[in-house]
Amino acid sequence: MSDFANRLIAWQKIHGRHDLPWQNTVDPYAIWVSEIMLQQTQVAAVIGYYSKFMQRFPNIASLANATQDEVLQHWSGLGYYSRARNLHNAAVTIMDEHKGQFPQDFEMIQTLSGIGRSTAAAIASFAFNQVQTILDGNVKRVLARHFLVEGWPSSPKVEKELWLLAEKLLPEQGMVAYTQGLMDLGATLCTRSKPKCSNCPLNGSCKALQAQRVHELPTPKPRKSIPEKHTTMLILRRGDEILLEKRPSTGIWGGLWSFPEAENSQDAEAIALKKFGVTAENDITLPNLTHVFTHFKLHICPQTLQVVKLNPQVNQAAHMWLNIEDAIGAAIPTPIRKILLSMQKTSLGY
DNA sequence: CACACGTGGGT
DNA sequence: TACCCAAGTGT
Repeated sequence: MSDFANRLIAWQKIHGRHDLPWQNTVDPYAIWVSEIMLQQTQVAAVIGYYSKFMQRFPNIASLANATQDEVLQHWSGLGYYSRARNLHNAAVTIMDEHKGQFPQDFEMIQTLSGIGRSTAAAIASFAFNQVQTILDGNVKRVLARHFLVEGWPSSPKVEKELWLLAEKLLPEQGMVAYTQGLMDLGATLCTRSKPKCSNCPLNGSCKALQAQRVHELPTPKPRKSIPEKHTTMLILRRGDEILLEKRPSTGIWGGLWSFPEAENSQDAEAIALKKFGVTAENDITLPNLTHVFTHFKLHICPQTLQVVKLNPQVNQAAHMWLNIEDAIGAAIPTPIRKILLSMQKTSLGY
């Protein structure tokens, strides 16, 4: 076994994390859910979601039998909602094609929607003790430093190199501690800023440390400026209820409930009349808000319209009227929740 | 291959 | 503040 693996495993057993909610189990379902939630998401953000999700969907069958809307409801606010849609789809696939048993074959695991090579390796090692390597942000940072690999680690060229490196380092035994150790090291010692190299079990062989270049690695992602977009959101109010509209299954906030949108505030009333057949009058103005995504910035102009007369021809499946409290508990994206919470605090909340 | 896909924490 | 980036995958 490589010295790298030996030192890492020994360190993990003493200094690693052992009490996260998804640890100390070999249930592939419990591990799978955690790995999906943790994709591009920090541990602290996941913990609360994980326990509620597992309570409501304790096994594959309960997840498969749920509606997508309820799954999204439990994902609301966590982001990257395709993860929830894929998780649900994969649960149905496991029920239909694998007799309800999570597959153990490494290639088969990767055919499930939402599970790529790294997530498959995490599940395979934690649940089935298989010798497969993960390659997440933590591992990329650790390897880029330890072996002084230059270039943005997620570029195809560098990533391929890192996969090969990671494979060579794999131990024959102790995969659970090894896999967990890779992530623990990256998350607690080999951090992006202020790495604690003096405590690192691998500091004797770290090339970046020897070259005094730890702070330069990994090479940051080349950044482009993000575009800005504008939208006007129609908040149709009828009594103590507001109208939510289901978004298309693809694109941003796919499958979630949001407010109907208009090009600009001048069109809002016309849209309300044309699209929903309602006569409405301007209501209290809510403050604008800006929501920043990874790839664009969205300026939202919320416009409340009090429904005077409703033509009940609105698409039933794609729309629903809810009071504010129920809407806050629905499968909605974060900015919509912020708007609803601000309404709840004012006279608009009833 | 480059980009879409969310949100919150750290600096 | 503005920017980086997290237990990545799908297209």
